[in-house]
Amino acid sequence: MSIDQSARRGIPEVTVARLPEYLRALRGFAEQGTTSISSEDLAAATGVRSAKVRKDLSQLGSYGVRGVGYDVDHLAYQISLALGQTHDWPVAIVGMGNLGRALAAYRGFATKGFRIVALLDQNELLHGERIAGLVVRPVTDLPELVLEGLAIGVIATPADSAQDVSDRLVDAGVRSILNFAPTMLTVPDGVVVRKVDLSTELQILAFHEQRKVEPPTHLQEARA
Amino acid sequence: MSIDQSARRGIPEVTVARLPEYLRALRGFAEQGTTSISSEDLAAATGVRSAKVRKDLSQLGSYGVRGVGYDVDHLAYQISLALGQTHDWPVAIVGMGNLGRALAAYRGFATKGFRIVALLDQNELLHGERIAGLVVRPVTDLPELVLEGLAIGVIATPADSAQDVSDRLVDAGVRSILNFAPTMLTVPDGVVVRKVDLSTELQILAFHEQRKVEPPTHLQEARA
DNA sequence: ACGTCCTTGTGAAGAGATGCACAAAGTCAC
DNA sequence: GTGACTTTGTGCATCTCTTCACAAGGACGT
Ligand SMILES: NC(=O)c1ccc[n+]([C@@H]2O[C@H](COP(=O)([O-])OP(=O)(O)OC[C@H]3O[C@@H](n4cnc5c(N)ncnc54)[C@H](O)[C@@H]3O)[C@@H](O)[C@H]2O)c1
Ligand SMILES: NC(=O)c1ccc[n+]([C@@H]2O[C@H](COP(=O)([O-])OP(=O)(O)OC[C@H]3O[C@@H](n4cnc5c(N)ncnc54)[C@H](O)[C@@H]3O)[C@@H](O)[C@H]2O)c1
Repeated sequence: MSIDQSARRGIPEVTVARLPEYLRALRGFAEQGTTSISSEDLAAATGVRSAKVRKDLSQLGSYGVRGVGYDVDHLAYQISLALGQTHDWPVAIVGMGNLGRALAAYRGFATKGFRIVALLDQNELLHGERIAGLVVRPVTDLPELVLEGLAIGVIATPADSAQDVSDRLVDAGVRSILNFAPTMLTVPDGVVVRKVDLSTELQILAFHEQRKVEPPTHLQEARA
Repeated sequence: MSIDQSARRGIPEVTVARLPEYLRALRGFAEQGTTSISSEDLAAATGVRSAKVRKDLSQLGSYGVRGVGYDVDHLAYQISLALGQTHDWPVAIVGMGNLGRALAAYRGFATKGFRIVALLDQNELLHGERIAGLVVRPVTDLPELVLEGLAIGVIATPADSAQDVSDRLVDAGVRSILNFAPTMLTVPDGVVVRKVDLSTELQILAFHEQRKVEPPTHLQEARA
C-alpha cells in the first residue's frame, strides 16, 4: 500500500525468473527466421499461459503491437536489457572438484552473457593446473579479481566450506552468489544468494513419485 | 475458503519444496546431539519464518508438543516418510558428458535416499566404460531398467537431444524426470518434470546485480 | 493441585501471483 | 476511409502463499 508504486521499477521476482525462458525461446524463433510472434506462440514455446506471458512482458513496457504481436528481435533485446545482459558479467567459480570442473568446461554460459574469468581452489596442489583454458588460482586472489570487475561468484565446494567461501566472496566485494553446496548461507543485506540443490530436486520428485504409487484411497485430489 | 482441508493428503507444492531443507537441518541437529527443537530454532537454521515452519509442519500432522517443541528424530522420520524416503529410489542418468560424470561421481545422493543404478549414453564409444563403479549402457536398456524398478530419470544430454531422451524415458515408464538441459520438455499427464537451469540462475543474479549498479536515483525512465 | 510459562497449531488478514475476459489499438483488404 | 479482424494490455476476480497474533495445550515447579 503505502510503500507505493515504485513498483514501477520493481519487476516481480517470478516474472524475472521467467524472462530467461522467454529470451531463450525468442532466440530460437529468431534463428529459424521468425520475425514476429504472438503471446500465444511464446506461451506454447515456454509452457506458460498466454495471459501470463503478456502480463510478464508488460512489466518491461509496451513492446507489442495489438493485432500483430511482438517483434522477435526487439523483444529479445528488451528482455536482455532488463536482465542486464548489456555486457558480459565476469564470473568466478570456487571449488574445482567434480562439479566445478563440469561448470568450468561448460560452453553454454558464454552465449548467455557470462564469462568465466577465474577458477579458484584452496587446494595448493591444483594451483597452476589448467582447466578449460584457465589456470586454477588461490582463493586469496578474490579481492584482486573484484577490482578487475568480478561480480558473480559460484560456490562448488563441499558444504563444510561453503559459508567460509561465501564470507570471503562477500568480504572481497562480491554481491551475487550462486551456491551449489547443500547448505544455507548467511550473508549481509544487499548480497543476493541463489541456491541450486540437486538432492532437493530429486527429493521433490520422489515425493510425487511416492504419491503416485500409493493409491489415493482418500478423496481423489490427485495433485495438479 | 471452503475448499476442503483434506490437506491431509494435499501438501502445497511450496511446502514440499521446503521439507528437504527442514530435513537437512534436522539431521544436523541430530548429529550434534540435540533431541528437541522449537520452530524458532528450525526457522533460524533454514532461513524461513517460524510461523511458516509451523504451518508447513502442521501439513504433515501434529508432531509437536506445545510448550516444548518437536522431537528431532521423530520429526525427521515423519518428514522422510512424507517425502517417500522409506526406501532408496533407483535413478538413471542419461548423458555421460561433463555434467553427467560429475553427477555420477557425486556421493551425496546416497544419503538422501537415492541410488544411481544406471548410466546411459547414446555414444557407443562410451558403452562399457566404467564411471564411478558403473558401466555405461545404451539408452535402449531403459525398458529393462524400469522393470527392475527404475523410477527417476536424469537428463544430462545437450538440449537438442533432451526431448528425444525424455520421450524414451516416458515410453519406458519413467514418470519423474530431472532435466538439466536448457529446454522445455513436453510430457504426458502424470509425468513430473523438474528443471535445473544454471544459466537461468546466473541470469537472475545478473538482473539483481544490474539493478544495484544502476542507482535508483533518477525517478523516471530508463526504459519506457 | 494449581499457577506460570512456553511453544504449538491455526483462524483470519494480508500479499502476491494467476487466469479471465474484454475494451483498446493496431493491421490489412478493398 | 471504412470495416472486419487480430492480438495486446489490463482491471478484476480468484487462488495461493505468507504473516500475524493468540487461544489451546502441555510441562514443570512448588
Ligand atoms: N558433483 C555433483 O554432481 C554434485 C551434485 C550435487 C551437489 N553437489 C555439491 O557441490 C559441491 C561440490 O561437489 P563436488 O562433487 O565437486 O565436490 P569435490 O569434493 O569433488 O570438490 C570440492 C572442491 O572444493 C575444494 N575446496 C574445499 N574447500 C575449499 C575452500 N574452503 N575454498 C576453496 N576450495 C575449496 C576442494 O579442494 C575440491 O577441489 C558440494 O557441496 C556438493 O554437495 C555436487
Ligand atoms: N556442464 C555443465 O556444467 C552444464 C551447466 C549447465 C547446463 N548444462 C547442460 O547439461 C547438459 C549436458 O552438458 P554437458 O556439458 O555434460 O554436455 P556434454 O556435451 O559434455 O555431454 C553430453 C553427453 O550426452 C550424450 N548424448 C547426446 N545425445 C544423446 C542421446 N540422444 N541419448 C543419450 N545420450 C546422448 C553425449 O554422447 C555426451 O556424452 C547440456 O544440456 C548442458 O546445456 C551443463
